[in-house]
Amino acid sequence: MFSEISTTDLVTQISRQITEAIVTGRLKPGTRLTELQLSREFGTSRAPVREAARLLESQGLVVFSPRRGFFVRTLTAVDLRDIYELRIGLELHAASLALERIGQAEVAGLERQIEKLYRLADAGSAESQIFEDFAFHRMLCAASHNTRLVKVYDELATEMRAGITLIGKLYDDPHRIAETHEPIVAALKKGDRKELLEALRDHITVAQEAVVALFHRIEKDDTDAQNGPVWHCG
Amino acid sequence: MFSEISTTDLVTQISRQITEAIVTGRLKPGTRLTELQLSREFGTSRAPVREAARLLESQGLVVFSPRRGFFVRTLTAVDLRDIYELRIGLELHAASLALERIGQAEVAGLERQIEKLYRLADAGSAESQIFEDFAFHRMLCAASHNTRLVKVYDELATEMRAGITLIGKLYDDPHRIAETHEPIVAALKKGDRKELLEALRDHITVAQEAVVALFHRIEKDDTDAQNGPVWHCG
DNA sequence: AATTGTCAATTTGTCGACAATCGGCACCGC
DNA sequence: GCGGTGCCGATTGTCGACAAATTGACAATT
Repeated sequence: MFSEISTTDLVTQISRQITEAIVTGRLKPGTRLTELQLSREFGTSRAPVREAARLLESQGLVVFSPRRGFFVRTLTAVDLRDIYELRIGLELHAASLALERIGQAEVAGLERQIEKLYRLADAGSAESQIFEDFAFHRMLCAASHNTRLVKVYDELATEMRAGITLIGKLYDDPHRIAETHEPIVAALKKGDRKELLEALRDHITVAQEAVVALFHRIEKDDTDAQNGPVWHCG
Repeated sequence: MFSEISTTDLVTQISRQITEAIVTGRLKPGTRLTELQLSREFGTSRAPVREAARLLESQGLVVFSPRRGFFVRTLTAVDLRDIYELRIGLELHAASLALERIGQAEVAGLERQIEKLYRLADAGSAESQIFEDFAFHRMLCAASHNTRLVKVYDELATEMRAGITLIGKLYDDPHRIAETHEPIVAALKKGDRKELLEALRDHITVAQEAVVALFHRIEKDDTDAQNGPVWHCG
């Protein structure tokens, strides 16, 4: 009845802020996260920062080295391959379940989301289009009505966002992004499982190949240029 | 050269111990985890306990209510359905990948594991058979050579163990457990994807239906008997 | 008798402090 | 010049303490 008094505790607040900083690229991979610095930044003591950092570690956003501290995780091309590969398994399974459980309102929501993608393509706002793109796929997963699955997908999504932000943009034509979602919803409405799974797999594989290829190039460049990547928090 | 000086930090140690206590049923669902009590139990201060508990929360083993503390999560029948449903998606995807990537040594490992299951069936040690059963499926997932997938599977497995422990035993005939793994490896060796996926899906679905049905009964009993479940840490 | 209000005991949230440890730098012997 | 060694500042690991909040019981009121 009444909405929760949103006294989101300090730890949640801090972990969200750090997450945001990582996925938007403000904190670059490899950056050391010193507890003292973070605690000063947030105006708290070190205890909540430590707890928040540990949370982020379990989500794979930062790595923790005992007695050395926390570092923003550097994703490799192999990591990205694994992440997208896992996403394919997860999202196709979700879609398959959604086929039997999705309601009319949810289908309508997916269609509205596609229109939103078209509008953002016209507006030329690439960053928010990426955001809404993720929202579409999350809605699809949520239509599986399997909360545990959605939770895993959310974690995966933050990792993907972290990877994509490093690249900048994924597609040349923003309208194509919106378009490529149409066949998915079309198959879903038809109730055609085979078509749905194929459309989804194609859609995700395209993204996977683009991201992985770019990461391979980045890694190659990094090793070519002898100086390591210039990762430092600004 | 030298094995790691296993100074696994306190937090990891504590979280492992609590996890073990939960999955073995020593800590029953709904039990409140007071920081002071735990810290006394482990002979530490509250700080490491808090961090460990937050870790467990992100894995879904305990729930956290701000200003109220940590509680051992009570799994519902719906939770178990979701968990096993997700497992099906995850493990079938892993098997599909394994088909293309598994090496001879890994196949041999799976076969040895089945033999171990037979031996444990003869020895009549049900608990360790469950443990080795999980090990088999973990090996199968690991054969996907997708570390991210294995990580998610591990988290899922601890939740499943927590659920199964509450039940006691899952099958009547321990030899059947070992047997039902044979067709999976057989299909894997033949390279027959369709057969592999069907065998796996059947195998997991059997477990899912058994667990979910038992949880439905438990929940029904709990509501029938007006007194709530007697959850207290011994 | 049921509900509300009050209070004490317990527990969480956060903090600052101290010891242990790590990384880097100068120093030393070769 | 170079590799090893010992020191020093910085950072983490852990702790005990205090304020704020919650719980449960008991008394007061309708």
